[in-house]
Amino acid sequence: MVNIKDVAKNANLSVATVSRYLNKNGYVSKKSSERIEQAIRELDYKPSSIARSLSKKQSNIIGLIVPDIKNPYFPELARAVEDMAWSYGYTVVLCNSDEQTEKELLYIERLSQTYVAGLIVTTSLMDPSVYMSINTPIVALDRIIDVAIPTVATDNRKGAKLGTKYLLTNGAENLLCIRGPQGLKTADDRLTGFLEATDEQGLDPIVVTTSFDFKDAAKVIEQTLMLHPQVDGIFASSDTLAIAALHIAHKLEKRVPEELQIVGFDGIALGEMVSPALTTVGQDLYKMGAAAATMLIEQIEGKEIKQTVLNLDAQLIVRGTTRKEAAK
Amino acid sequence: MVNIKDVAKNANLSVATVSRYLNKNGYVSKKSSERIEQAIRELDYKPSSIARSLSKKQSNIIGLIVPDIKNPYFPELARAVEDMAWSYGYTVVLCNSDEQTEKELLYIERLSQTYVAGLIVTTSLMDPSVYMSINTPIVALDRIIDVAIPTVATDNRKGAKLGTKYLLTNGAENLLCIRGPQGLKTADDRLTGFLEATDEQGLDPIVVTTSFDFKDAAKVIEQTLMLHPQVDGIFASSDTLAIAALHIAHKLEKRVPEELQIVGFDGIALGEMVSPALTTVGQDLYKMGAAAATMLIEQIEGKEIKQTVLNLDAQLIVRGTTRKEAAK
DNA sequence: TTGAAAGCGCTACCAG
DNA sequence: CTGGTAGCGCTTTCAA
Repeated sequence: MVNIKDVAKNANLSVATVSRYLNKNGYVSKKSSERIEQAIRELDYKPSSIARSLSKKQSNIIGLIVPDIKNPYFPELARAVEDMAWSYGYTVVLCNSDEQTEKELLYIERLSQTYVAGLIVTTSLMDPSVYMSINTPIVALDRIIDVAIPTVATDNRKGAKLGTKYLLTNGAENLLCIRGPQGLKTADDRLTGFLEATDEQGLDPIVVTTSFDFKDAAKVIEQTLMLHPQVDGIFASSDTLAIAALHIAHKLEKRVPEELQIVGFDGIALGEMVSPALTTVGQDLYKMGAAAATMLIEQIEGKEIKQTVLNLDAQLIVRGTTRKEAAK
Repeated sequence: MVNIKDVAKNANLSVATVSRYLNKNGYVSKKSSERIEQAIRELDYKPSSIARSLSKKQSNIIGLIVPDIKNPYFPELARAVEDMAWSYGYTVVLCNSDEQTEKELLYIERLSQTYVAGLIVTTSLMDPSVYMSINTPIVALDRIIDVAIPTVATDNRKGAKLGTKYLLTNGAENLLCIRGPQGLKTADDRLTGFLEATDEQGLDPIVVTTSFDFKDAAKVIEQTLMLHPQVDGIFASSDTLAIAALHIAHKLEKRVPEELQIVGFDGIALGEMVSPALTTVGQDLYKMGAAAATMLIEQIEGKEIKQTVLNLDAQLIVRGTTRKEAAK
């Protein structure tokens, strides 16, 4: 492997000058620059980012911690993060935490042995102090960890209220809310939004809790729907959950949206693929991921951080699991 | 950050001895070991993997190159790779190539600046020589690059034949094959398998080509189905494509599986979520990813490689988009 | 069984 | 504007 020394020799300059050229800091004469460029081309020199990291005590690796990349929500985020990172010359390390605090902790520990430049975390089950205490730039994506930590998230309460109201406007009367795991902030907030909307109408909806696992969810939903056949509107705390509901509706031969309307939350691509396509409260996932990456990189590079919290509004995406807004 | 020198000082030993202890090579007396352990605990010392990489010219980073992590096929692979890597102490860098040779090349170049320990690649659009020439352990996953490169893949021809035959056995007579992009080995092989099955029956099926993009595929399928309403069996080159077909079937109000049967290929989780659930030729994605990672790590660590090519058989997974095997 | 010291490739300070 | 050189933290001879 050719190194900076070889380049220096070839260009008849010192290592220091070449380094200065490479980092575009300090003075290098036009002539020297040309000689260096020439040498680099000739030798096909590639700087070692490891060596650079060691001496700068700073790498260009970003850790992305997600609960499970198989959950269709996260690849969309991951893709955006990766795109952004790539364009800034960073590289992203993928970490699956399985929502386990312990595994996440281990990851953080391992990553910090590598001088990770920063962390993007889509989790909040953990004590905020852990994140605050690690001495690495960090941004929370999707889930808020602490007000002190830069965050990109969606206003879940507001979005849920929006979706629920739409269901109500469309004539649904017996609502069911399928909520995600207890204690998960996003799920809690979405429930709050749902309840706000139903409360306003003086309704008394059913609420069931489930994990995000498709099969678990399907089971819970099936039981609930059997028990409460009058349900004609479902607000699900995620698109996956909504799709599970749709699946069960088919199984129970309930017509969607005629007999049962469903609204999801997230806006994953999958929602367009099912039949009928899913009406949902959609977030701009790509935008979120990209924003988080940008925010992190700005932090890493010590730039003025314009905005430390980005709270996005979700939009209603009307597709096929709700009736056309009828009597209004 | 506490370093090896601090530990050595604290343990009243030399840096060399501590290093030997850390790497479990060379002699270290029982007593010294204990002192070192003690010091490590006391100081909460974490070795710097960057420094280690620099001096060993070897990192613990594995690059995983996929076309697009948003394609639901890849997260399942990625998850397995990551799990395996994690358990061996490696870290995986996620790279999206978008099926673009150029981007892939850039990635490989960038990764090689980091002493990546190895590469797992799910692509084959590129000239094999590129992979052979980079001086890094590599394994091809899902798509075969070259016989000389260790590979984990599925027997696509055989699987496709299996799926098509099943369609035929179940009474489908007018077959349509939705094949993936031309020139993509996996797609080509699956077409071959499909044709073998139809040829045996002296059939003359329709074949259409599409990209893996859902919307593109849906459009192509819709046109085809309008043009050839007699089609009563579809073999799709991937589950995503099959789901697109299912979507269009609903749109055109064709009953599945009564009027139209569909068989996919891949076995992604998504297949179970749609309604009716997708009958498919399934691969054990997790196993594939895990095997690829293991194979790579064995290569990296210079272990005897038991097996350099793993060719798995796909299994028929009968679900709801085909009729129950009737007259047989 | 241990330690001194020479790198690994690059950055950054200081002197010229 | 340029070069010498001391690290960055760790591994690995080579001697002792």
